[in-house]
Amino acid sequence: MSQHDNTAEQAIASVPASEENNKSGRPRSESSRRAILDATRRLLTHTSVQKLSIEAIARKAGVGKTTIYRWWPNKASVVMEAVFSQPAFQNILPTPSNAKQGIRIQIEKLARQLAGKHGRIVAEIIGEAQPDQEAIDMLVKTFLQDRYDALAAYINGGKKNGEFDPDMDTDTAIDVVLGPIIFRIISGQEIDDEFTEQAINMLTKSLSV
Amino acid sequence: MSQHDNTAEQAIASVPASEENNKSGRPRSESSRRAILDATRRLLTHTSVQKLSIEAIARKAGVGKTTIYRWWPNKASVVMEAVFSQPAFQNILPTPSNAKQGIRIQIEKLARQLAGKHGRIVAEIIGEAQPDQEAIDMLVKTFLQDRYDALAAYINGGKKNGEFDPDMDTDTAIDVVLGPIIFRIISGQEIDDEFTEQAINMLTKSLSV
Amino acid sequence: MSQHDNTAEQAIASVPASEENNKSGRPRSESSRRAILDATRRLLTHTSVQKLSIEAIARKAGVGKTTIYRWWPNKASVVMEAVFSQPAFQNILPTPSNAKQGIRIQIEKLARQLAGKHGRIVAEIIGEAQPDQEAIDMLVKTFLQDRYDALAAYINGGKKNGEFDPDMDTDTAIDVVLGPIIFRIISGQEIDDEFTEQAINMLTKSLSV
Amino acid sequence: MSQHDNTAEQAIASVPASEENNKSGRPRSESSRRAILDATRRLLTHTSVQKLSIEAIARKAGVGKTTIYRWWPNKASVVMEAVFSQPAFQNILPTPSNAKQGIRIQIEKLARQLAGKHGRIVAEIIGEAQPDQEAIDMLVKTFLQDRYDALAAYINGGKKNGEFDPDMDTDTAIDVVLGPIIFRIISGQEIDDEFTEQAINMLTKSLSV
DNA sequence: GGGTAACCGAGACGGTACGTCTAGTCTTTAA
DNA sequence: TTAAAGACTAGACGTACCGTCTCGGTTACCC
Repeated sequence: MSQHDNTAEQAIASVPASEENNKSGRPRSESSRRAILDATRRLLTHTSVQKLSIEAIARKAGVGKTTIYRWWPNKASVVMEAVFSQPAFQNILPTPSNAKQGIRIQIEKLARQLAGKHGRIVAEIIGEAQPDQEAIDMLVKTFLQDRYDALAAYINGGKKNGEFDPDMDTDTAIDVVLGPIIFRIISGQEIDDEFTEQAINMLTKSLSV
Repeated sequence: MSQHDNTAEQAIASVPASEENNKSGRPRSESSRRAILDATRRLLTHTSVQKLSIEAIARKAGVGKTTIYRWWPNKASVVMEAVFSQPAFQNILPTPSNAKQGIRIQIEKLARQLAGKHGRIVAEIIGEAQPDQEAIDMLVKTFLQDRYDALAAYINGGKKNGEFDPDMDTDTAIDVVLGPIIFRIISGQEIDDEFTEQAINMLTKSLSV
Repeated sequence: MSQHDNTAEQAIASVPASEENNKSGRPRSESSRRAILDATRRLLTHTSVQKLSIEAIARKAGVGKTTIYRWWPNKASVVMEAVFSQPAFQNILPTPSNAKQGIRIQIEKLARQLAGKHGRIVAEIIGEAQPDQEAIDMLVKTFLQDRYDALAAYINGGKKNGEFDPDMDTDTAIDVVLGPIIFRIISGQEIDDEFTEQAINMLTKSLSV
Repeated sequence: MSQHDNTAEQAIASVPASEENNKSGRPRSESSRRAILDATRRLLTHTSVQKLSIEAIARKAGVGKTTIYRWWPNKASVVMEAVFSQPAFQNILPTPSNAKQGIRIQIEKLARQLAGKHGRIVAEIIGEAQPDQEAIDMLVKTFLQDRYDALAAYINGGKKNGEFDPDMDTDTAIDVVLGPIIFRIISGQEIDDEFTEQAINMLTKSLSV
């Protein structure tokens, strides 16, 4: 499990940890990096992702704009790293259990992550990424991929052990499971326990033989 | 049923047709209105919703910026009216049939509307609306509501005639049905027939008793 | 004589007074124009032309940067209009007198204008204009041309009435007369009465038959 | 006379050749120094002094910015050393002859040096130095001083042997002689033989008794 | 048919942010 | 110790839009 720690940070950071030595010149400032991400998180409590500006982040972080542009290609990347590297967004990984139970746990976890103000921010990140395929890819990589992988494991497990319909396309099934949760926040509604419970029931039914 | 004609246009236009008389002063220019919507549509074939600017629309339409601001509160409104008032986005309405068949028809219609470049534009409209609850409400009103209504009719019908689980919450069920389609375009994937067919099968299963 | 009033302002202003009517759209703000020139003058008492920035002018004048860029092509133009439209830089014009006396008066006037801090600023304007032929042309038009014209009148007069060498090229003669004064400030020296007096003696001698 | 060789280089370089030994640590890299001056000269054929940046020089020379800042206080110094250390700018020194002839030779030489693109560069150097008295001083030291000295020798000689007016202030006389040539390039005009010839005639006349 | 009122286009206004560039400094490793 | 590399804070550049405003004009209705 340890190999998945800090997944988001590593996926976004442009200088992978494994190569960061054996370079000449002044090394990247860890304190600036942290200041930028902290400032971003703090600003996001007051403004939307769209109204957040690189200039404001730089100002708040006490950092030159160039430093941000040197390490992140655009605003979306900074925001994704700032938001998704938070502990609350670390994904839980598949644990040995029956498939239906696993799906339930994954959905509940995601629903909990997207309830409240985090949901708003994620919705705005998704919105911000729309016009740019690269940004969408990064969104998938830093946020959705782990959920995809975990769900795929459970779905494939269920298809093998007879819990789920073996003719079902796994990728489609994942979209069917994730879609309603994401759509809920995208369409401006709250995610509450009642919705979550009902949706889990329907979705597990949809997967069954 | 005729009361649904031109829903999008009427829902967005700030001066309802029924009140546009009995006013003094020069009346709103219909030709300007059309020029603005046409310019918006044409510009959207080349740029994203986010990069589209009110200034560019005004320039292209040969219209003063004030004229746009007078009739639409923001860019999202203009774009929604321009896009959703197109014939391709007029919704089909429930026709008497069994519930499962109705659901299938609705999903197929939506999938067809969102395949290709229209899907990209709708995804960008959804993204653009995220930071503003009012914009999300307008999005629901001009685009989603008709689909909600149609689906609600079928789902409630199915619950009554024994096709669908009567304990199921209709609103949740609608989100479960629409979610995967919308999520598909939001996450940067294409909507093809295979996905649609598979999803319909899963979703009708999820609704069943 | 009246046709020479406010020469500098008219030469620089991009919208000649004679055409400023019969235009559509909001008219140019006279108060902004004045605020920009005032701010420029005030900032020049503290910083050099080179360190002066358009942003600082805009900030100080309470004006958008665009407003400056709309009416002046570059920093040099703003500075020239701000400096040379001051009353102290209005040129004296040829008055009927003998040629030698006229030359003396012109040189004395210029020396007085360039003594003290005005000399520093003019030197910096000249320096700022060097890399750009257009800027040099504007410098000539807004500052030097009047001096050229006045000197030309006296020199040509002197050539006719026998005071000056008739074989002398007038343009060259003007450069010989103006050069030492300008060079004095360019080379970082002060212009004092002793220098002026000596130079006048030498230069009138150089013009004589 | 040999003590004047390479005057410009010695005057600008902060570590005189005579002391560069008897130091501990890694010695100054002669190849870097040359690379910097070469890069500067090459860049000046394409861009103006003002648009030339330390960064561009460092990049072109394959050198760290720090290396430039360690040895030259500012851009003007680098440019002056790069330009004025070229053979074409080595000054000719007074040779025994009559004073008027000496003045003529000095002016002709200077005029030749400032004709063509060298004149543009020198004008830009002068411009660049304006806002900074230290830079002006350095300009005088590396470029003008030799001309001052040579002219002073001839003028003082002429005052003694009766060719020139003995009451004339030598410093003022030098400014009167140099001013027109420098002013000519500063005001964006070309220096051609006709101008030079006419100016020499006028200026020698101005010096005479 | 003259007034009044709201519309229209044009375009200037004060602002904010963009992404790039450079300044001059600082911090590391290699020579 | 100096060199080289390159990251750092700082801040100006010139451009694009925002949403507002101020013009001169136009088109309806109402008295």
